[in-house]
Amino acid sequence: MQDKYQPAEIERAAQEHWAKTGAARAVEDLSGQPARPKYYCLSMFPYPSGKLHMGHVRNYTIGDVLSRFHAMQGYNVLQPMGWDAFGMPAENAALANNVPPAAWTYQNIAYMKQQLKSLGFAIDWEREFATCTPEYYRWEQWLFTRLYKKGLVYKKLGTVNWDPVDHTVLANEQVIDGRGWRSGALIEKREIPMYYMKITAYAEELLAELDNLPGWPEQVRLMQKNWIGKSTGVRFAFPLADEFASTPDEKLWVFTTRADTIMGVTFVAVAAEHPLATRAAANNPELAAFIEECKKGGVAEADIATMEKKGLPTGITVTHPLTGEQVEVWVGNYVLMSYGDGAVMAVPAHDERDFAFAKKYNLPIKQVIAAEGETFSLDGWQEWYGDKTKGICINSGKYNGLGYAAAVDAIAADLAAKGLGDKKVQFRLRDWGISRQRYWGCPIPIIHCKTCGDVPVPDDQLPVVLPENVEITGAGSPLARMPEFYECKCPKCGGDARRETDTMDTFFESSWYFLRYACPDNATAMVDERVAYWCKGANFSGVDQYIGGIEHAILHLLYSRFFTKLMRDVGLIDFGEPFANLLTQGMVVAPTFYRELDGGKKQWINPADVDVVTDERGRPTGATLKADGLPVVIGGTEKMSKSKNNGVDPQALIDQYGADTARLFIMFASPPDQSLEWSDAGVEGAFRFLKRLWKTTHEHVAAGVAAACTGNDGLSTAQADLRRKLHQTLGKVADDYGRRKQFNTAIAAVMELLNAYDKAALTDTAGRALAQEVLEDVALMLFPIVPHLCQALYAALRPGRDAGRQAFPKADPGALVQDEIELVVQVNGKLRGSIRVAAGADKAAIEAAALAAEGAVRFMEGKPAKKVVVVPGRLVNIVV
RNA sequence: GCCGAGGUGGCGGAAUCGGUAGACGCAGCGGAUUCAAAAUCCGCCGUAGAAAUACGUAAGGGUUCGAGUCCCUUCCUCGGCACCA
Repeated sequence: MQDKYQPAEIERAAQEHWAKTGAARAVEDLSGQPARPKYYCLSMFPYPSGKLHMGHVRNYTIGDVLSRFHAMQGYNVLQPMGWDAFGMPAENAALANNVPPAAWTYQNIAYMKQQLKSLGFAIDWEREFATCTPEYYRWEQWLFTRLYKKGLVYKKLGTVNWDPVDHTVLANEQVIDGRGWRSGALIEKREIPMYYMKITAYAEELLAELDNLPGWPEQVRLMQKNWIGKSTGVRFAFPLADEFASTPDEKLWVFTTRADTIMGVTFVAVAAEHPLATRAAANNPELAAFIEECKKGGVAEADIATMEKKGLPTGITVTHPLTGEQVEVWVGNYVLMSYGDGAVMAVPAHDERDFAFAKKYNLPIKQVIAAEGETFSLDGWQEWYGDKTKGICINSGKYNGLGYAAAVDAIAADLAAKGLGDKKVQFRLRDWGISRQRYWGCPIPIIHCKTCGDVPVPDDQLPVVLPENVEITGAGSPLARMPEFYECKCPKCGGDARRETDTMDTFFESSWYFLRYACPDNATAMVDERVAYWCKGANFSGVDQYIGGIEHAILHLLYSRFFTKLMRDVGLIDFGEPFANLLTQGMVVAPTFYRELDGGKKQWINPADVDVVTDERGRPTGATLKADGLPVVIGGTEKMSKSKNNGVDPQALIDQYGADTARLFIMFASPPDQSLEWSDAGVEGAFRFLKRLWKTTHEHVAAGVAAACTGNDGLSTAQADLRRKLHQTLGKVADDYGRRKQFNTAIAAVMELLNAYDKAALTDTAGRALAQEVLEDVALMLFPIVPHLCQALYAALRPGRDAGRQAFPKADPGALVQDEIELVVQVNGKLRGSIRVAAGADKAAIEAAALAAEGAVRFMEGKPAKKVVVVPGRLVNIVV
């Protein structure tokens, strides 16, 4: 054993050893009676953006700790890795550097794979794949055609961001303050035909199954529940007066969850794209101009929801279905056409948004709900106006006096009797638009024929291969300019036809990759029996442990759940939930810096290239670019991303200190589910700890290894205390790894143990045996976090043994017993002293001891105890 | 705007079921070692105070013998909002 800790050398040796012994290779046991339980541990695969960032290191270290810990617990572990390889950044790189997206992607994969390997993760690399290869995406094309035939994929108009200068569709991210990121042009909404996945057909199941996912954080289940947004309400119609109707029975449909307030409707608002708005605008130039204005700007809901609410009357009126009164129809920029019927009833007295709108345009406000002890006023909005749980109907004719539920029932019944509406369950969840007018994605396997319509590509013509040598111009899709791609024959009639040139949303690839890891080499089927081996548990299905960023709490995780159900219903698998246990790691965030270029575009600067000036309290006051010393603008603190250029490359850290220090440091910095503001302060401390552990072990080994202690016989009191500490730590660390999945406290516990070890006298024979036991167990306990170092330490302590193949040490109950315990004594809840009592002392004895304690006597000032609270094993509180 | 999460020393964080607030580490300060430095080791380290003690977990209020933890209100930060992944 070397006397100095040399990470580069031991990490190389350990990685060679693991490669040679196939330590991370996962092999299915398909015997039907597996000897070991399986543990499929999956971290979200990375987009190959160029380099790893700290978020990746954090994510994959968590996965590796859990994988290695479970292997030591006797599980057959699968930890795979691959590449979410389709996506926009490859096209952006092509534009910026003139590299083809495919070449750029494969280069990035090669570099990042080498980075992952240098971190020593126990990944089974034989299962690696990139989603941009035809071997992978052919199966999603194959599935797509089946879903198309089942009617679960359909075509309709969807709204996109249109850049009128570049003549291209932009992602929401590429629309900045309403302008195109490259052209600077004002963005418009445009409707184009797109394919949609009918996720709403599964809304009920996606919602209900959330209750059967105890291994998911409550937070994520709640977010998905709210996203799906099941609401029970009433969908009803306002008939149009004859003078406005284009057909005899034309009606304006709306949905509301507050049918009890229907008598308070004072106007109706429709989306700018609503047919009524279009018709009214035909001979109303002012309205036409307003509708044009509504089309300006992007489609992102966050922008629309924060916009100033504006509206204009259409001049059309509709008939209130219950009162028969005429109600004005307005166009509102906050009403979304893609949402329900694209129209809403407005009850300004009992809806905050309607209230603000009515105030602004002087529209009538009619109170129809009253609550006991509350008074209504037109001057300001009060929370109780919109509270469903209190209040009864007033000014509502026959419904007066009814509460929420009774009023809704009565009103729905009356509307139904008139044929003008009924109760309806509605979901907030919308169908998933998957068409992208982009190049670097999976081609949608559809052929458009003038005679046969849309025809799915037959199996024997799959995959539809994405051509890799194309010219990216930033204007429109390159595929639409490639006749050699889109010119084809109709599979049905054999006539000339045109291939679809849109590609799929890249969420498609990530919605099923976890299944493909079980059988990446299968060239004849999407999945096979190995999927059942890795994904079927006794009481649950799916990946045993999934780990990834909280930013995926809704979209990726919901789409994956949806896909699993689709694949089940196509008969590919026999389970419906993809992930049994989910760990959502908090974002690694870092400050952003930028300079504004001509035309308002921002040039994002990496934090590593910036010097920050702070005031005496540590708050940043300014920043300059290292290269030229001139100021840069300080942006917000955001998740590390390529687009904001605030990712911190871990490579410098690995090069300087080694992979183990990087792993230890990121695990020690904070618990996994908490967001982490990046700072490398403290890396030195992690490195110092590893050096100290090496030195301590080296000193022990240099004096000659001993047989490890197996019981308390022959130990001094102080040595027995150390041994108790060791076995308490074993229990704590196993609990932290297994149940709590909180690694910073496990590390802190081992640090404490090592501090106690340093203070103990261990030179006698019993002490040497205890030292051996402590050091062996420390090496095994820390193996999941710093495997290279522990591999070397354990080999020195137990020559010829392989740390990774050892069972995780179990706490010895015999080491934990204690004769006396310390209890805290409080007077009126304030800490006033402590007592030592026998471990088995009864309540009366504890009370007596506490009342006699010096601090208690002093602070009771002779007053009698009114009450004595004894918390076993913790404290005594004397109330006077 | 809506949905979700968070806010504890100079900093990262601990306190797992309502029971000793600040474990563990970083930074800092003092000392040992050294010709000197690095490295290493020992000690101190929430605020005020000489001390006793008082105060202290974003702010304000409440429940409780006891609140960082539970409830209400407010402020701030982060994640998501359907074409970033």
